[in-house]
Amino acid sequence: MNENPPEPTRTGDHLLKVLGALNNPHRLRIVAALAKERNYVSQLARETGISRPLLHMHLQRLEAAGLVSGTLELSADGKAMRFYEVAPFLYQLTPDSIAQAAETLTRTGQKEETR
Amino acid sequence: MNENPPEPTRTGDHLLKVLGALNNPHRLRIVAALAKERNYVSQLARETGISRPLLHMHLQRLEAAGLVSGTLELSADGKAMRFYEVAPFLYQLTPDSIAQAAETLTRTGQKEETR
DNA sequence: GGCATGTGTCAGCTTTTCTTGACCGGTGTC
DNA sequence: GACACCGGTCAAGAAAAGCTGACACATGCC
Repeated sequence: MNENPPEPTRTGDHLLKVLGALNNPHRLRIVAALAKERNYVSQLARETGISRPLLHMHLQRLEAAGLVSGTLELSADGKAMRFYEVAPFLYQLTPDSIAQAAETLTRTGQKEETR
Repeated sequence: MNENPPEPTRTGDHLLKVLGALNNPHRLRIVAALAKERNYVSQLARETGISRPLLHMHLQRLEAAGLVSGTLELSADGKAMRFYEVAPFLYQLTPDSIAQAAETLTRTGQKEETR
């Protein structure tokens, strides 16, 4: 009788999160950059030309959708660096897959708590 | 030879349009409803519980992305009705496909004319 | 004339998203 | 002490998206 599943449900609501995470040119480029090689925040900011605060927000959005994942590591000289890499995701967008996902939509269009 | 393709490019910019079109619970439900059967605006508004002006806006967004298409028809009693149906689309979202699409992105994040 | 149905559009508001420029903390080297 | 680099967060504004209530047009039926 567990009413709230421990996993992110992987259906309508989750699909919306993914779509929202990818619906931005900057975030597409971030995913593209991380698909080629894992990178840490400051370096990624330089390469993409995005400011640190902004990049941080975008990475949060991508990570919340499960598209990328970050790990805090220590470099040789003792600096704390957060490395990000893409998750091996795969989503198919077709009328049928959307019709199926729409059945498990809980949101009417209003916000909802992530946790 | 031909530097500017006559079609909507079908790449980064177009993918963004599709993602933006699907990034909304109402629009997912609209696509789902139209996937089951074609329908006209007022009837669709009743079934989905969306107001006419709002539904009109959502349909425009979906049609602009090429996910649905509308046709103006005349009913038996002479009423002009706009019927919508889904287009048979298929989009794969993977890190690689996104990396590929990101290369053809023209937008930095700013708006651009549709034509 | 009413009323019902269908279509579309407009102004104006609320909410969300995006973005920037500060700040804060830390470590290490000169 | 400077400065470099790394990390993060905050407030506040600008821009985009979402939504509503009018209003317009049309037709057909009582």
